[in-house]
Amino acid sequence: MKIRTLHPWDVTFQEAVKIQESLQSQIVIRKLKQKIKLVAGVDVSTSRRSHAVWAGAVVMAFPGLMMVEERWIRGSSDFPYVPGLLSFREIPHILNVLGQLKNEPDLFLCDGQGIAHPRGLGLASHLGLITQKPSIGCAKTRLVGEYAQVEYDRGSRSDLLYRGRKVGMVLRTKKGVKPIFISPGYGVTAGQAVEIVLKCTGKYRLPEPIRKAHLLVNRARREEEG
DNA sequence: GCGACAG
DNA sequence: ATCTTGTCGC
Repeated sequence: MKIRTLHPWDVTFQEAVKIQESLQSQIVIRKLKQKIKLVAGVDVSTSRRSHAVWAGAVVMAFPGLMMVEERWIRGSSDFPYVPGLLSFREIPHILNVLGQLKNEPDLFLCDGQGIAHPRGLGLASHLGLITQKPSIGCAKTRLVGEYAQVEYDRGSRSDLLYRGRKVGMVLRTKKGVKPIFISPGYGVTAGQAVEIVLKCTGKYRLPEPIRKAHLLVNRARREEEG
């Protein structure tokens, strides 16, 4: 797939914020244009003892969820974790692993936010903009926004509101288990995002492609650093 | 100044 | 995120 170079990654925090502000207007939230046949879950694992990072991508058929391909790579990260600037830490490595894929995904499921972000450009939105692919943010905890408590049953949801705008949904993917924060990243609506995430979950809290990517990078890290 | 804060 | 054993609830 084509990966666009929109800006440098080796930037200061202030420059990163400026980049996000300038890119935000390019985020398009609309109904999917294409049928989704391949979904990719991406995740990054970091080391506590060094700057090493492991990025992974798991491609699965949709909606059947048969495994199609999985790849991982090791890299080195200089940018620290800063709330609101996660993409500057993780996306460079995610792009490297995406470059290894033989199968081009139709949509990305990301561990983090989409437009539910202080400047409307969470990791999922940023990745979708760069790849020009639909993307969905699936975060385990809140970054911004307010919401009403979510009911107990699977499928229950509550709007995530931020500055008077609906930026996502808080979704219960498994009964009695903590809900996750779904926000459209790029090229998909919140309703479709929820629909897709529910089709990718069942037995576990997180969407299967993300969960598989998480296991993949943790396995890789454990094998490499003991 | 204080509290909040994806991974 | 990472570190880290047992334990409580569906």
